[in-house]
Amino acid sequence: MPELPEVETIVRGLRAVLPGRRVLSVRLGKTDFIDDPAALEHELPGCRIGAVERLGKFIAVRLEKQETRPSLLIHLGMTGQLATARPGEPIPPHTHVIFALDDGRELRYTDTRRFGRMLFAADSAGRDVLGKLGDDPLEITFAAFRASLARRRAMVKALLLDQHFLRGMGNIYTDEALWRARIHPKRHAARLTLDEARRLHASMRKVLADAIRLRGSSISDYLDAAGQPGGYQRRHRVYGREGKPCFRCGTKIRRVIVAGRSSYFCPHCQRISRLEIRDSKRGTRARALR
DNA sequence: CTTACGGCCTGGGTGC
DNA sequence: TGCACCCAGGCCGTAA
Repeated sequence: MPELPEVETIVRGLRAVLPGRRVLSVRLGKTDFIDDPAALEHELPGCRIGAVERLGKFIAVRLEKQETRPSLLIHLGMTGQLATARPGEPIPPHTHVIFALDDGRELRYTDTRRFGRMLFAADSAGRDVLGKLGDDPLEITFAAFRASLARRRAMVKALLLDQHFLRGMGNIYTDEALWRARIHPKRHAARLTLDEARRLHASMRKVLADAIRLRGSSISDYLDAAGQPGGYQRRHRVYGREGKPCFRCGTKIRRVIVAGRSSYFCPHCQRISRLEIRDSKRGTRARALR
C-alpha cells in the first residue's frame, strides 16, 4: 500500500512520539511476516528508542542497547499500518504486534494481508536488507539517474518499481511521474532520450515532493501514524482513471499490465513505437524457447 | 548479472 | 442470497 510519501508521513508522525521512549513488552499475533519472532520478543523489551528513519519504504527504528546499535526494521507491504494508541482503545482486526511503551501508550502494527515485514536487526545485520536498496529518488542526481537508465534495457516502469534500482517508488507515483514526463511505461530505459530522462527525473521529484506535502495518497485504507488520511489522491492525473479523459489532452486513459501491475497512461501523450513494443516481446519469446 | 512470472494473504466490489 | 472472478500503495524466490 504505502509508497515513499506515505512512509515518510508515517515516519514524521512517529518521530514526534517515539524517540526517548522505552519498550516495556512485545505482544505477538500471527508472525509469518517476522524474520525471527523470538528475537523480537526477547531483545526488544528494555530497549530505548532513538532515531526513527525512512530508507525507501522501510521504517528503521534505531534502538539504544549497550554497545550494539540494533534497529527494528518495518516494511508495511500493501496493507500495513503503524500507529500509537492508548491501551484501552479497541484493537483493530489483523493487529499482529503490540509494543507497550513506558509512557503508557502502545505502538501497534496492523496488517490485513501480511505482505509486510518486520525484523530485529542486530547492528549491521540490517545491512543485508537495506544495503541492497538503490538510491533515494529524491536524492539521486540527474547525472547518476541518466547513467543508470542507460545501462538497462528493461521497461522503464519495471525499473522504477525495482527497489534495487531506486528505493521508494511504487505503482501510483511511478504512473504519475511517467504521465507528467510524457513517457510510455513500456519504453526501454536505455532508449530514453536525454530530454526524456531529464523530464522523468524532474517529474519523479515533483510528484514525490507534492505527495509528501499532502501527506500521501489515501485510496481505501491508508492512514498515517496519527490516524489521518492523506490528500494526494485528489491530485492523481492517471492512477485509477481508466476510461476517463486525460487532464492534458482529453484522450481516454488506458490500463495495461506492466511488470505484473496495473499501469495507467494516456495513449496520446505517452507514445511508444510498435517496434519498441515488439522488441520486448521478441526478447521474451526467444528466451522462453531456448 | 538481468528479466519475467507465479505466489504469498485477505477483503471489497461486480456480475451472473 | 450465493458464488465465481477480478482487483488491490509490494516484494520474494525461482527459472531462463
